[in-house]
Amino acid sequence: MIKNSEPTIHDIARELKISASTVSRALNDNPRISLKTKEKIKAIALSMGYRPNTLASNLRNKKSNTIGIVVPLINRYFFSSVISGAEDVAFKAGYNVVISQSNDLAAKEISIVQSMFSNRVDGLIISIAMQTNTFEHLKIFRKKNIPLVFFDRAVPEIETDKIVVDDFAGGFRVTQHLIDQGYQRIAHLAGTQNLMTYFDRKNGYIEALRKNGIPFDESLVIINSLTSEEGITAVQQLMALKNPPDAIFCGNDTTALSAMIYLRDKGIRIPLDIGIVGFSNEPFSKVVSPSITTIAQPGFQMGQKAAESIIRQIETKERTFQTIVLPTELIIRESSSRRSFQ
Amino acid sequence: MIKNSEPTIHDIARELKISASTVSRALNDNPRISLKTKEKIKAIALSMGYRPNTLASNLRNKKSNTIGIVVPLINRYFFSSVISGAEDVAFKAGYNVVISQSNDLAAKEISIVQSMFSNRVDGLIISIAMQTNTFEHLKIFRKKNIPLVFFDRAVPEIETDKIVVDDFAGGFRVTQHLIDQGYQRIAHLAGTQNLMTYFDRKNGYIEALRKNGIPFDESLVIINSLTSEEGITAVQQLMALKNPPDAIFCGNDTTALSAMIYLRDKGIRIPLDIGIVGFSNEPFSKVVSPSITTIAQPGFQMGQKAAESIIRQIETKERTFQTIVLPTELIIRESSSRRSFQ
DNA sequence: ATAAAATGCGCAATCGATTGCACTTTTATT
DNA sequence: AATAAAAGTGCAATCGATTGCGCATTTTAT
Repeated sequence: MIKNSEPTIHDIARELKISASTVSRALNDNPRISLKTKEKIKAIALSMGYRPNTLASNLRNKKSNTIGIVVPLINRYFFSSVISGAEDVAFKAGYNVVISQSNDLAAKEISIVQSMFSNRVDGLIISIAMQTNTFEHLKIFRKKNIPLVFFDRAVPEIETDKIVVDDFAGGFRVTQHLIDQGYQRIAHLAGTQNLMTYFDRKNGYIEALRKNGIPFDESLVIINSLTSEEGITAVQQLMALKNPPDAIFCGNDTTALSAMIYLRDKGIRIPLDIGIVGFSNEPFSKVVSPSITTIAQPGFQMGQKAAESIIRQIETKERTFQTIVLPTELIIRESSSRRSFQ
Repeated sequence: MIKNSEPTIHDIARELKISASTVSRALNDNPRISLKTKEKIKAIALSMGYRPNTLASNLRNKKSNTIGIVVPLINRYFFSSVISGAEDVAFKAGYNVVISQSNDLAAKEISIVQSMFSNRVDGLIISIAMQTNTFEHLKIFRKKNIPLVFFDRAVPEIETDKIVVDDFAGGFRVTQHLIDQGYQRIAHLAGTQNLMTYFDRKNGYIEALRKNGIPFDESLVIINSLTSEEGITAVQQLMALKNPPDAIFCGNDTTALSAMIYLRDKGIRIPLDIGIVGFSNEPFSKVVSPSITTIAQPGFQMGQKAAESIIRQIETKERTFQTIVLPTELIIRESSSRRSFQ
């Protein structure tokens, strides 16, 4: 920060031979200050290039007007959509938004969250990192009654507002769709099971198998970090089985894409030999060939709901919480449309 | 922010019957405080759940240890890569990073930049919005000697560190490549010409035509916002020409993709009938069919350089500036490889 | 003309952390 | 033992904005 002196309200006060409190009140449109005085003050402030020091006012007010958003990865389309939705609502309500990314690392998340606390954010909107399995750094928000909202990846043991997607129904519908397409051995690439999102998707998958009288086979479920690389490793493992799957329900579009590329390079036809379904509807899923069947999550809307919830917590003292479950949409494309080929 | 009382250094001081200044010094490992006193203080702080109020210390120190990053759009892979690179360097150097997006709107950018100023960021890293054509909100940073670094989209009239990509060379190489592939009427979808990035790419394109003795035809250059929708509109316009192009150099991969989809749906063969080249190497460009020839920009590295520059400005009083030009890489894929087909 | 109400403004304290300088205690040197 | 130096700590001011309460002046009502 600049070490030269920045004009303060005291400089304005001195110029007009009035008190600093009058300057402050005028700049904040306090009705107790006359219009004449106010306009003189604002004119001097403008000509001096005065800029309020938000640090000072925030310290005095014990309120920063700032909402923190922590996402696992900024470059994931879903998370950037949530950010845009949240930011839209927050900005319109007069809040600043500061965004940080945890890179899906627990330690980074802890550091970020503590920094946001120290900077006295008015509230925190967070989707936890994949590696996070202890929550003291978040429990402190609840303990000190600081507004906290989880989105997508929530923490069951912390009671607060949660905006989630119906992952169970998503997993169920994907699996049902694959069954309807005549696939008989459906594998599932699941993310880490300490995240409810991946746990619920898997449970939906298992329930759909059960409902259709298909026995659940443990070897058809692979749990990993859902990166491109691990997607390939998982597919290799599945195809090496004595009885390989004829469909794969991937936990995200990234692994669906890399699975598809790998299989296509092996001469396996999609969707004839193997059906592929992803999750999250990344923009590329519509345009690759074959286009990927996926579950669309309403990212922007989720962000909006999260911002509305956090603002409600901030502006009211209400401490009744709700979990908002947003519906998912199954988007059927080429990668799983085997019956359309026959 | 919580209205219940949060422990302060005064609470710790009172508990140990010492002064608050000793508490502050102990918590900051000041050598003037004995180890015995320090450990007693830290133990009480821990048991009280004391958290420093960064607002207060930042106000006192006139230093926030925070770097602001403003990008046009978070969900653009290039920008999120830059953020990751910058954040990596900044985090390791002990700086907090706050990120905001302008949504490519001038007014939003002004509001964000002013808010960052009021929050007394130690420095600002920014890529300006497409609509930005006046720069008073940024000139104030130079005027007050607050560290400022432009990346990708720089402002020529503001003298400071700039980390840019060699857009001229990028445009030139794309065009040369298309010429080498035997394309003879090359169109260019250019972004707004008040951004140097798009201006330079167009100039590179024009220079390559000139070098190869191909006359420049104004009707083959379309200037728009480079959205998917405007990409389609532009391609419609080009194909309606009396003498339509046989190649299109698009200002980004997004318009390249939408142009390609549109043309494919019209039965036009890529790259046989028309070659397509994008810019920015979005992740999808490798996997779509046909894969898109594009220019790769080193986003992560750019972010790292930007962070190194801003930190140098912050930590030294040095005010000699440089423009770092990072090379681009032409990545030849299917969409422009006509000779490979013959 | 007088009293009451409204308007406009200033003083001083607050917010929570940091730090210069002075003072006291402890340790080292003569 | 006396003196000087080093170590350890506290007081008070600072940072810049906000605001409760009191006071003075102006306006309105009687």
